[in-house]
Amino acid sequence: MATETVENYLKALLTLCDESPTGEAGLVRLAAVLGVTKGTATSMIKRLAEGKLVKAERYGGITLTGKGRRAATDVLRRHRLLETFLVRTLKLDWSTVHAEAERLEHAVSPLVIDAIDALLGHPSVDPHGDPIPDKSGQTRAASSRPLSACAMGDKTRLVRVADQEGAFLGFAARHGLMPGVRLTVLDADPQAQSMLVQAQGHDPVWLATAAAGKIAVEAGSD
Amino acid sequence: MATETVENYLKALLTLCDESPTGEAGLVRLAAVLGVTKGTATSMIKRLAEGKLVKAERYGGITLTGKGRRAATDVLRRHRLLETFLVRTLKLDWSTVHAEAERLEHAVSPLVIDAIDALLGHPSVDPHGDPIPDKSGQTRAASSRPLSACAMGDKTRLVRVADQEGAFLGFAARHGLMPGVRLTVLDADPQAQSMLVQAQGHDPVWLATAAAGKIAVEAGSD
DNA sequence: CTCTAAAGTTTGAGTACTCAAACTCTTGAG
DNA sequence: CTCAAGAGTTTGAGTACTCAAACTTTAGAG
Ligand SMILES: [Mn+2]
Ligand SMILES: [Mn+2]
Ligand SMILES: [Mn+2]
Ligand SMILES: [Mn+2]
Repeated sequence: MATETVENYLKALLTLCDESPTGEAGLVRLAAVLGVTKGTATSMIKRLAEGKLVKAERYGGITLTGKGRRAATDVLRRHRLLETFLVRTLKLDWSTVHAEAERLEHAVSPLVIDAIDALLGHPSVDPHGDPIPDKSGQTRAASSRPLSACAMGDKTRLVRVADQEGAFLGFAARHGLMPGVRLTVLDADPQAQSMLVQAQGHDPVWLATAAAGKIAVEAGSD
Repeated sequence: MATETVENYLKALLTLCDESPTGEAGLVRLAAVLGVTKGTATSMIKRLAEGKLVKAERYGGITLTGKGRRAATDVLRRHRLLETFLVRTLKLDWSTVHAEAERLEHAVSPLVIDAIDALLGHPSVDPHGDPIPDKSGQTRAASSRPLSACAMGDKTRLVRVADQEGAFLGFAARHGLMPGVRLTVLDADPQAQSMLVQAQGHDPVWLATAAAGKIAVEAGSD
């Protein structure tokens, strides 16, 4: 089994590679995500390459191998199942569970994670709307678009909040901006780069485009 | 916070000190429990002493300080609450939960352990009958005596199985030897150092005195 | 009281991870 | 086409933990 540190590097690489248009991750970005210096990241990448978990040539981009991607997906599955468990079973606030899962994901055995998966009824998304990979590593990603791309008058449904910071999640929850809620764009001012959105049953709130970009809504709605 | 390694040393020391008549733990025993060499244990004890977690003079016995005992009790509380949770909520087998809790005990925050404690209704004993320290570190130990001290004809109740090995726990469970069960000593042969015990609703089984010594029963019963 | 076996210590080395700081390579703005 | 800024690398050092093996101290059997 990989160490806790290696698992964290792999999970970060999975996100970075999948976000990147080239499919490759960069060292400086990786180091920033993990909170280490770039020298530290360089030597770890070298070790991951020796273990055939990543492919990386000198001064070139980093990609996960099949083995590395599989291991990373496993960590991500544990992370998201744990978040779901902490919210649904232990009633923790969704703005705190990310940090908890960040540690627990390295301590749960397959036995425990399977039991949690069964207890929750094999959920397909976590409390933030992120898809949970299944046991075989497959992810069924619901198609979506950023709320910031919506126009005035649009009615849609929130599917995902793509920010793990407790502060943003707390703000979002206070305004009802959680996965599943019906959403109406009451106003959108391109000059002010702001939009007024209302979650069903809550008061409307002004969001900057940057903030609205962190919220994903259903793809095919008017 | 102490590292995972330090927490394991403290928990082992708590058990060793409390088992010892002098209240002091020995290095060789400690090293054996933790699966390290005695040289390794020596240097760790030196570091724990620097951190005021233990008191140990050269070539003398090791005792936990108040600070060390408190930290150790906290780990033990987490361990036993987790075992209880794994058995009651996740339906894991009681013979497997010790190893799982051994890792999880270092990854759960106070927030999570409090939520688990509440979910379980503040249990006072774990699945093996071991007492769970409360939040303040207090332990209410039920008085008991070893089953090996019982005589033929005794009827009593099992309160604790003092062995964390999966093999012994599996054997015990197969014969109904779990905390709470009514027990009858059908026969006791001092020469053979064996006794025939029956758990209510199960077939009788012959136990050597050594094995019966790992089972604790109610103190004040005939 | 002596002496040796067991308990405890020390030393030197190795792995995993980290940083700071000096360095080299690549790339795109001009 | 050039050359600096940014990306990536290397080096030297430090912390936490570990082992093997040589060593010293203690205590109890005789
Ligand atoms: Mn993590
Ligand atoms: Mn999440
Ligand atoms: Mn442990
Ligand atoms: Mn137990």
